[in-house]
Amino acid sequence: MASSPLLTKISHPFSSIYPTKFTPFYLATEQSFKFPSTLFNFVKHLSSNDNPTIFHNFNFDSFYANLIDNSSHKINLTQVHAKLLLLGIQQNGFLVSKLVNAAVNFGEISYARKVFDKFPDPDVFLWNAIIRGYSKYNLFASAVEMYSRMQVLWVSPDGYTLPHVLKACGGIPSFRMGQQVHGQIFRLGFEKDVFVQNGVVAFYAKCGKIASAKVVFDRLEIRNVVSWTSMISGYAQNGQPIEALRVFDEMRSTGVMPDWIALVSVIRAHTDVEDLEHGKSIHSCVIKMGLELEPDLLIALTAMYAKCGQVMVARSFFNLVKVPNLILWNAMISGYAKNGYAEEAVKLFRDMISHNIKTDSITARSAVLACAQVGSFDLARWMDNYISKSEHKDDVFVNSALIDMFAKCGNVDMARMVFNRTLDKDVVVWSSMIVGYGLHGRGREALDLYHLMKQSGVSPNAVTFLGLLTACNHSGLVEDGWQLFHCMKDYGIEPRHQHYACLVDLLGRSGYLDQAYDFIMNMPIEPGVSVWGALLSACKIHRHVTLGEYAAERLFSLESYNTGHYVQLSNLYASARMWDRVAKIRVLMRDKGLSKDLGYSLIEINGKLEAFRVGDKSHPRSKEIFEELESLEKRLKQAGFVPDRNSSLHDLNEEEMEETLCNHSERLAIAFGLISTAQGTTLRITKNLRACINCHSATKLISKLVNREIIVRDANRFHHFKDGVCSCGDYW
DNA sequence: CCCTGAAAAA
Repeated sequence: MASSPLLTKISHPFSSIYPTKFTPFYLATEQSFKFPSTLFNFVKHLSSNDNPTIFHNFNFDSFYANLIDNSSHKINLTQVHAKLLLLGIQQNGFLVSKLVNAAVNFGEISYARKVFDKFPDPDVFLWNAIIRGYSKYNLFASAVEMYSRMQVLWVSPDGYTLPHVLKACGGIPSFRMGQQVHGQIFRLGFEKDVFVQNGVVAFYAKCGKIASAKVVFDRLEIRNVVSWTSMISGYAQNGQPIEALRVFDEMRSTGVMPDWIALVSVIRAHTDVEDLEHGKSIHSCVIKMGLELEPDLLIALTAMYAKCGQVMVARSFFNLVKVPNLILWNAMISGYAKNGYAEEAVKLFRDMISHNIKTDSITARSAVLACAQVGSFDLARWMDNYISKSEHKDDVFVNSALIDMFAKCGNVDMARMVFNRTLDKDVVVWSSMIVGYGLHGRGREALDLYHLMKQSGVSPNAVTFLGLLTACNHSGLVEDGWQLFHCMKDYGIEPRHQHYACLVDLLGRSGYLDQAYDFIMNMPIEPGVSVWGALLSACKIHRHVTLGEYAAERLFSLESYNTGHYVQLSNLYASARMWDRVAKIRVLMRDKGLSKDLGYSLIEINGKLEAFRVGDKSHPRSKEIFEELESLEKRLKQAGFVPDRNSSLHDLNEEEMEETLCNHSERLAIAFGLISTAQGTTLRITKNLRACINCHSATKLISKLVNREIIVRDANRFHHFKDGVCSCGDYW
């Protein structure tokens, strides 16, 4: 590169003597610098006035270019910049561009801008450098702004400008602006430039115009790995992971080798479809290519294994990452939360906080989701307290999760408090609250909220209706539920499986089993597990054996290995006292190698969750617990409680019953709760299965006898036992 | 001289 005229003029007086003293430094500029710090001492030397250093045959451009390239910090750049200003050569466009690019690479974008602003008449190189800087750090609006300024000054973009601008347009995303740029690209004749065209493909994909992206892609004569990757990730971003994988195969068949970014994109597609089998083959591909330590691939693999339920494997990748970033933390936390590893998710979240790692709303939301699963009210309060003091307190995503969390932790009134303090209530916030009321059998309040929601101008969506229908169901509001179901079409919402299942439940509750059957037969979509399951449950309650058997058959054909369906059918037989068939089901289950799920109950005492299984004697206070249990049993009998003998076999999914007293896990939890808390304290119990009929009626009576509110979260819903009645109205 | 592309959750 030729020196600028200015530089030539300045370098002229230096061209006589070769300074022996600096020979090694000078030679170093010709090669690559290994010791930048020595160099900077040299620069300081150059700058001091009392030491007019004179060089022979010195090329300033390459000397400073090397200096910038080997700078390891912003401070170094500042020194170089100062030197350039001192020498009066700050108008050397080549060196200033280099300086700006170097500053950008250090993430010093505002410094880069300062250097840029000092330059009076930027050329295309300098414009590219600053636009690249803004684009690289996702400051898309600034990138676009600089681009338009550049055009006002009649500087024509080149093949390097356009990809950055396109990235910015896709990042905002601004379809209109990107289209204008595309028009320019056409006018300027960049249709053969693969870099520019790749940018166009990615831009359309980011704007959701995957068809346009494909048109551009198909017209490309030369496609490199980036072109392919842009298409693959484009499909993945637009919810078409299968298509993404197809494009990947096509790429392989045309002999293009994937690089690590292509692999990241393809892993993301596998993550979306939760296809671990094929995902593993990509994993082996990663290993074959020797890329298994690439940090971003480790992140992608962590996310994939985490989302597919292999949290242990995911964790091993997580541990391999030297410098974990937010995305990695989020992938791991959400993976734990999603797969039921709630404690691990919460622990990791707390790790983040204690290590002062910045969280975002996704981290917070995942952690809240995990708390909802744990079901601990104390933990829920801790989380709420943390969020309300954090920057996420006004985030609607986080707040809707908090509402859901409190509802699931048994305190719908706290959920309402979060709801009330959420300023911008979107449909998700309203729906979460409605679902919460529904879970707790507070159907009236759910309906009231629905009317408020409509008044405030928020339109309901499918989830809102699901919550409403569930609420009607759990509160026995049959008429309202029926009407709401028919309201859905007014909002243009197609009922899904869950909505139909609610209606079947609703009809079943009132004993309209034949109508429920007709309703199923007239469904416009194929009835699935939830619908048949609802019918079977209704048949169990109303002891309709033939219809129940039919429903069970459908269920077995849909999910032949789901234990729950066999248990439900067996319960139906038991309720109809058909013991031989109950026995048959047991044999059938044994032959299929199915065993019933083990029942357990959790109770939280002083912030600590205590778990009980049936007849559990492992607790340190076991003796006291059983004494309390015995005394409870005595008081129940005195109050006239007669256990249903049939129901001792009624629920196969319940733990076996012992001769003398019921020791089901929730009774143990209740007994422990009674002896561990002060008079009148509400007991909160979580159970993994549905409540058994005996325990349900016993708990009702216990709530009256000991004058306590007992809240039980079973597999499906909440039961609030108080003064001898349950909020579920004995239908669950 | 400058070089594109992706990644978390409802």
